[in-house]
Formats: sequence, C-alpha cells, structure tokens
Amino acid sequence: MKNTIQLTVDAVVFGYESGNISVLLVKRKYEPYKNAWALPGGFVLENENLEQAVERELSEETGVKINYLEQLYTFGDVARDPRGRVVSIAYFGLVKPNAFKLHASTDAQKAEWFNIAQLPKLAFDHKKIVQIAIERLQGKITYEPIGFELLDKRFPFSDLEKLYTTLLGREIDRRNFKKKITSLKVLDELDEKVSKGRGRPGSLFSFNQKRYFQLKKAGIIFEI
Amino acid sequence: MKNTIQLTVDAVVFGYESGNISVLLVKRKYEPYKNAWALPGGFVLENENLEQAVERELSEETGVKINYLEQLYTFGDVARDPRGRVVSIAYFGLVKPNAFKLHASTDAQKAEWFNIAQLPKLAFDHKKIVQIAIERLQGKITYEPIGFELLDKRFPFSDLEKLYTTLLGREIDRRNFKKKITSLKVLDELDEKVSKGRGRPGSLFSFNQKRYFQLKKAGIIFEI
DNA sequence: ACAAAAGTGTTTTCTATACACCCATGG
DNA sequence: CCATGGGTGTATAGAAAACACTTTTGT
Repeated sequence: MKNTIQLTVDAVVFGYESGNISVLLVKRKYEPYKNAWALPGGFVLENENLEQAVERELSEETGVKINYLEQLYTFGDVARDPRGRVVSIAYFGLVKPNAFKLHASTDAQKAEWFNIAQLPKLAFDHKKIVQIAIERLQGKITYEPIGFELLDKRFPFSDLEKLYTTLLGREIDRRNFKKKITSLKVLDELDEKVSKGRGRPGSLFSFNQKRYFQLKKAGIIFEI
Repeated sequence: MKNTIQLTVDAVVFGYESGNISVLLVKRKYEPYKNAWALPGGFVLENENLEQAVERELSEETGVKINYLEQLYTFGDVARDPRGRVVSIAYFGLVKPNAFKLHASTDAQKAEWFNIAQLPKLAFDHKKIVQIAIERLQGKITYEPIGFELLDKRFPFSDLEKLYTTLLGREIDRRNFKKKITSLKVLDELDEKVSKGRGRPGSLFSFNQKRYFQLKKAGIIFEI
C-alpha cells in the first residue's frame, strides 16, 4: 500500500506577560502562504518522535524553549493543505516570560508574539487550531494547575491572580482565590518581597514542585 | 522533502451489556503480529478524512456501526511498529448493545468483544492505547452525559446506574444518583415497564434528545 | 412467604460565594 | 498625605453525601 500522506506538527505556544496572553507565530518564508503568519511547525522526520519534531521546529523557527507541552489534536481533513494531503498533529505549549526573546531562522522570516485578541490572518486551518487551543487552555486552567507554567519561578501572588482573570475573562474574588490555592499547598511563600513601582510590596511565591507533581499525577480536581 | 511515514487509524470501541464493559478487538490475518489480537484499524487512504477511515475500517473488519466517535490521541513513537515509521491516530468510540453482532472480514480473521478486565495480549502498542481510552472513558463519564450512548434507546433506570457503578468501579447511592440525573431533565419516563426476571419491574426511560444536545453543546458540567 | 429488584425524602456536612476594611510603600 | 496595590475573615446559601424502609413482582 503506497501512502502519499505527509505528516507535520504545529505548535500553539502561549506566553503570558503583564496581563497579556500571547501566541507565538512565524511569518512564512516559502510558498504556500508565503509571507502569511502561521503556527510554528513543519514536517516530521522519519527518525524523530512527535514531541522531538515540535521542539526542533520551535527551536529552528523561533528559538523558543518550551516549558510545558501536550498534544492538542490531529487535523486531517483532506483539503486542509494546498500541497496535497497533509495531516498535522497540533501541540499545545506554555512558556515562561523569559522566553519572550525570539530569533527566527530556517523556514521563518521572523517570529513574533501576538495577543490572542488581535491575531492576524493565519495560513492553512491555523485559525481553527488556535481557537481549539484557546478553548483547551481556558478549560484546562480551571481543573489543572497549569497556570504556574506561564509564570516565572518566583512570582507575586497578584500575577497568578491576574493571569486567571485574564484567561477566564472575568473578575475573581481575591480572598476566595487565595483560599483555594492555599488549600492545595502548591505554593511556598518566600521571605522576599517585591514592589511593583507603587503600592505595598507583595511576597514572592514559588511552586512546591513535589506537591505539584503529586497533584498532577493524581489528576487532581482543582476547580476555580 | 520525501516523507516515508505511514499513517493509520485505530479505534477503541466500547460496548456495554449487563454489567460488562467490553472492547472490540480483531484477530490479525497478516504479518506483523499475525494471529494476535489488535484494535480494529488500518491505513488512511489519501482521499478520505480521518473519521471516514475509522468508520471504513470498522465496517470492513467488524461490521460494527459506531454510535459516538471522538479523537483520542495520536501515537507516533519511532519504534511503535516493526514495519517502519507508522503514526496512528487513535479514536474512541461507543456503540449500543444491539451492535454486539459481529462479522469480520478483510484484514481480520474474526472480531470479538473482550471484557476490559480480561484482555488478551495485544499487538503493537495497543495495550497502551486501550489503557488511555479507558482512562478517558472513566474521566469523561463523570462530566459529560456520554453514558447514554452505551445504552439502548429505551432502558430501565437500573441499567444506567449499573453502567456508572461499573465504569467508576465504586458503588453509588441510587437516590442521589437519580436526583442528579433527574435534575438534568435529560430523561423521559415512559409508561412501559419491564421486568428483569424477578423483582419489581422498572419503568423504561429514554433520552430527551433536545435537552441532551443542548447540554452537550453548552459543555455542561455534569458531575457524578 | 420469601427473594429480588424498584422506588422514594430528609438531615447533615461541606464547599462556594459574597462581601469591606486596613496596611505598606512611593511619589 | 494621597494614590496604588497587597493582605486578610466571616457569614450565608447551595450542593453533595449519608442514610433505610416500603412496594411490586416471580418462584
């Protein structure tokens, strides 16, 4: 049986910085969709696993090192790519704020972060892929503690709170939220405090990694 | 870029009958893993969508018509198939009890239902795939009303209850469970009653399709 | 009459939510 | 001293869980 189906991976990588959730996009250097914005990604090599392909493409096209990666969905409609039959396995990634420095190369002219509310027109069916990824992010953050993956190792509590209000698109009660998070015991409060220009300085927190992985492994219910 | 990666689909199809949750397996007719049990599935044709491929393979190999189908996960490890690089997109399916009559053909010697607690040794990485599918089924049934997909159109309430106790692997309180389900208003109680040999006969119920699709669309929270 | 399955409400506990004032710092 | 953001507790309402006896049928 001769198979002429091509296989690619695409990555929807989210980053968060000061109230903005961004997606990483690259400007295509070649046809099809030359000069259009698209998700970073490309053909899977025969001797690499899928995750390796994603990490390689991300590194080649954007220089970003991923912090959290999971498979999102596989898109295989017959007509999704003008080059012929191309099935794409989409991944969902999160990076910490210090990954915001980019350097494009290979197949990409440049890589940039775009606020998820102001995305440009995208190549292929990538708009749909991004949409599904956003839904997954919003869904997931309410029942798994993945929000931490988007923050620095040490962060003020207000950053976590702001991340959640941004992602969920609604205000949350600071006291109730802190109660919930505190009850999970995933946060260690550090001695250090940090000031945001004006106002009372806040304590820095960090993850309790052990506890965090325990919860994750247990598939813990973590409703916000 | 020449791509010699092959693409297959595999289906983990669950059926339920009188307290038994079963998975549909086929006995392989050809190498590799000739005579071993495996998930129904096969190569994706260039001009068919992924779901079409699943349905075609299921129909060819088992004669089963699927009632609910969703994508499960894509398995792409380099060494998962001795024939070379084969990436498989696994699907998750549910069928109603009247689908329990099977007729194998094409690549399969025969098709059979196996209780999920007594599976034979499986070809490829299909054991892992089945495991992931079982986790998905157990997870999903607690927050989406997919349990109905496994029952006949008209069923006694005790069947639904038993399905849940079986899937969750624990007893559930009949009164609380009925309260929960009733509050969703997805069930219509029919006038007809049915007896299970001995004991008091129970009313038959059916889904309120409209309400059911409303809930599904709204991604309703449906915790059991 | 007894064994087997169906049907039915109330109480208690826990969790989610609503809500407002004081504190520490920089300008 | 004032503007800005950080920190903290309690009361209420709603949902989940615990719990046991009666009814209907077949044998």
